[in-house]
Amino acid sequence: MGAAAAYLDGLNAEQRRAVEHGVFEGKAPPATPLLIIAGAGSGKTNTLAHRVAHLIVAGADPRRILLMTFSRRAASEMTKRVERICNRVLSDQGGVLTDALTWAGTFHGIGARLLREYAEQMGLDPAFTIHDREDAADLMNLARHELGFSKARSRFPTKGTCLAIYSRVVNSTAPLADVLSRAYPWCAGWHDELKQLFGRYVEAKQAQNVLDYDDLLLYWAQLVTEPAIARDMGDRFDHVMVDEYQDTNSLQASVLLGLKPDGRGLTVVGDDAQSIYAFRAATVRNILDFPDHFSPRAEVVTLERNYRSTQPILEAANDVIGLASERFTKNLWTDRTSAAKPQLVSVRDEMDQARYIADRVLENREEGATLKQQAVLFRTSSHAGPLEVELTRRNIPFVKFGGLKFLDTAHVKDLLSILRFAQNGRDRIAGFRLLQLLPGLGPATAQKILDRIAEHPDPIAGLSDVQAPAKIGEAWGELVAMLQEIASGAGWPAQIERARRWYEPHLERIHEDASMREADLAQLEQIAGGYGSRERFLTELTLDPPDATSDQAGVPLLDEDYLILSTIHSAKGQEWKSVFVLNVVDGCIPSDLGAGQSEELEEERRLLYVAMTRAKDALHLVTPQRFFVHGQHAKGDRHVYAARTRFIPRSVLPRFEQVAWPEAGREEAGVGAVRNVRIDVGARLRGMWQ
DNA sequence: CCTAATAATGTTTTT
DNA sequence: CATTATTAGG
Repeated sequence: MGAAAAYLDGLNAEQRRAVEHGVFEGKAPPATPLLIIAGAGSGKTNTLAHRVAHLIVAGADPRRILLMTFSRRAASEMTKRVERICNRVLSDQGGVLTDALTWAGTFHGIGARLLREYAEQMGLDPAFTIHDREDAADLMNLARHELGFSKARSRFPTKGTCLAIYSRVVNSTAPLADVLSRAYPWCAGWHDELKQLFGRYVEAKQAQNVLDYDDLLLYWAQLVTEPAIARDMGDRFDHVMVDEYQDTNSLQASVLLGLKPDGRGLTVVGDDAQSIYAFRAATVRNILDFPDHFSPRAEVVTLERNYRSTQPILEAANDVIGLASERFTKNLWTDRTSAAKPQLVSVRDEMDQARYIADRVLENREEGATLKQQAVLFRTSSHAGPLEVELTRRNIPFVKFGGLKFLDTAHVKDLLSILRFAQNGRDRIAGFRLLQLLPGLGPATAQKILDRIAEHPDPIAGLSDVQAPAKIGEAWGELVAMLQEIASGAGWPAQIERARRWYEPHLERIHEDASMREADLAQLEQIAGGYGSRERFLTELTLDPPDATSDQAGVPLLDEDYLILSTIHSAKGQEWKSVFVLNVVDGCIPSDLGAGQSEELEEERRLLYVAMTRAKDALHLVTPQRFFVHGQHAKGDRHVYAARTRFIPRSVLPRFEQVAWPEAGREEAGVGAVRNVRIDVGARLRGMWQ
């Protein structure tokens, strides 16, 4: 292969070792599994992409490579890179790899695909629909009501909390009592009720042929406990690779080990210092225990050279993470020297913080950095509020990642419920929502109708037998006709247009601002056209919702320039020339909610570390001194003082350049200069009429 | 049984 | 502030 491997020349020694591990043992997958510990900015994606490409060049069948990433975006990025490398090397055989990596995606996405294939073997109807977070919460709420836990005085946890607890129990494969005492101590008194509630919730899901996010992993994990099925499934893949392994939970680990019990052909990549998904039951133990899980032991390669950040930025980040109670073993280094230390900027309040950032962002753009090369990161979506206002005021386009999505808006959910109900007539959440769109049809009648058609082998067809209350009138017949037409499956994406036509009058009746919402639905229809079938559309949309929202009128076109606003979580794996971090104060980072127990505190520390290591050339940590609190005390807005985050104690301060903004004196100077200016307003006003 | 209006209450991050 | 349970009135 010698000469052909020239494309590996750009890699350093460790990266190369990771890429080449086991590839020369003929075409058989390497017997020893591989763990790549990849520090921030160490070229992880590039290394993994080269490994995949290298395998393919050596003769591996790309259709038999399973590549699991953390997000859909990461998967498509990886696929693109692999294809680029392969096309360069195999230019004479070009086109072979056009749709090569068919099995690249998230754990959940891959799970959904495999579950449909193996559905019948576990008594699951392959036409199942998938509940997103809110649907799942609604179903949980239904069960909560049925069991009478929602009565006034009881202070029973809300539907969202119940679901979060349930989810954590499932994903951590831990007993309910443990989860409660560890993560939800204030709900510990409800142990027995919760247990009962979850039982009811699971029954409801099964009766309705519906899976939630966790089920995609749970069913999959159950499937591979059956040796024959596990072997069959595992044999479909010669290589299994997992990115961001530090953020997988024990359920995902059991899926992986079920597929490849001896570790043959297994590669996992991650960085324990960037583990920030413990709230989702991710456990660092997965990555730490990986090597010894196999015999022979897994090969471990550590990537310590950072290609992203300048040395001062890296030194500051290293100091921050160096204070972690459980110290990580890497020592990141770089040869990108720079004189500029990261800045620790002190501003008066969130308003000034917003102005400071807007100023700096525009300044950077004057100096040649596009808006897209700059990002503002924050712990919680709502922290960006004042900044969004300021940016809008100044006409600076931006796109926000994380937080609310347009999928969560009422009108989009309404329209999707039509499609989902047509897809799966037993999905009560979808049906419940849809039926109540008709004026005069409330929860009680909706339940009754759903109960009636549930007995029918084909619930949607069964709608024909239902007599709605007289006051509903013609609307009932129209709804049924529309649903049955769509359910018959004729014409995709024409179906969505049909649904929209039916929905539009209702939209106008329900919402004041109908025209804006209609634009959203048109956009949804646009998106739908990109999918081959209704089922695919619904599945992909819930597993990978379009995650950017923009308050600007309409989403900026892709080729336009815009500033990136993102939660730190959503910033994972990305990098920008210039990075601003909002609210680097105690109470925000760490969030005052999670600051109680040390485990959670450590995660908050890693969160700051992740934010800092996104920066290539410039890093600004902004600390407002004052916060306005609106809530509780209705006597008017009060403000509260915040201190610099505890993760940057005095000992770490020398790593930063400390700045106050606005600069002292500058304000006075401005006012002073203005004092000398005189203007005859009266004369001008008179002049307007002459 | 539906709807609109009023009162109380609640811990972020995401597939 | 936003969501949600409760209640009054149709």
